[in-house]
Amino acid sequence: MSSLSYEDLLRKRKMVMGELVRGKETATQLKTLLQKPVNDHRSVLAKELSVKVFRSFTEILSMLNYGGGANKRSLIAGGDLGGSYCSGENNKRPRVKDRRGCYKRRKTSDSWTTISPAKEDGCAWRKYGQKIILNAKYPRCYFRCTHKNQGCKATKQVQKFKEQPILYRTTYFGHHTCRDKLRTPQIIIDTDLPDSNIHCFEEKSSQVGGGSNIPFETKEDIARSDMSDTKSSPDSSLWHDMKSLDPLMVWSPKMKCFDMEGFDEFCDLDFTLD
DNA sequence: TCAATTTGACCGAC
DNA sequence: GTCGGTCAAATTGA
Repeated sequence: MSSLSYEDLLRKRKMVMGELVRGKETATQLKTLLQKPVNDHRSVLAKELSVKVFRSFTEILSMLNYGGGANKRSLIAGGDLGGSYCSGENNKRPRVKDRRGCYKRRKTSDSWTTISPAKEDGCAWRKYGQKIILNAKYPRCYFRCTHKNQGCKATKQVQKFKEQPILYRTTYFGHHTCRDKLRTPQIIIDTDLPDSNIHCFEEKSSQVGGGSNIPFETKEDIARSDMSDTKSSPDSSLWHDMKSLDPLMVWSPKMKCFDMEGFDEFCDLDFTLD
């Protein structure tokens, strides 16, 4: 456990706030830019700005990480995924052919949720179940890592939105421990930064509570924001660029990301995608 | 033939 | 008793 002094916390808070302000300013510039007519120069500039925004929040994540993966659980609702499967030492009944139901329901765990128009996230998953969920229009699908036989315990649940069926809500549990977790490398190279800032986002996200849920906009910002921007002038090329920057994050034209606490409020928001 | 998916059953948590 | 997470047999498809 790390113990930061009050002064350390204040200093860290100041740094985070500074970086947040910087990120917001860049995002504002980006928003202004997107309101201008499309041309090559604008696209280049927009890319640069989006990278800056991304960098800002990566910095914030690094700051919040309090200096090491050992502390990552301090940033999330604690708990463990380990109990999800039947452990060998808890065999009250003899091992029989039918071991169905040999599990424990997941309570709290190392989990995070994303919303995306795509089901794919670059990882190899195998579907192992599907359930009709109460009051849900669409069934929930259950996936586990293809490399479970290598001891990888990563799982995820995917469910379509009731109101926005083109969007999928994906909840991840646990992290990939298999080396071959991605079909294609998901590496972001920021040429403006020193070598140490070559980001493999999956790795980064693992450091910060497993969450890649960086609040690009606060809930209040989202609520205040003018949704008509996205409706009237979606920049599909930029959207594609940003999405390709980090397919593991929550990217949507309006909602770049969200945190889980605001999830239900997010679900109630009326946002429209093209 | 084998890997992936589907689907009904099982059972712990609530 | 209900719901949700998982198992595993059956099915499908490459």
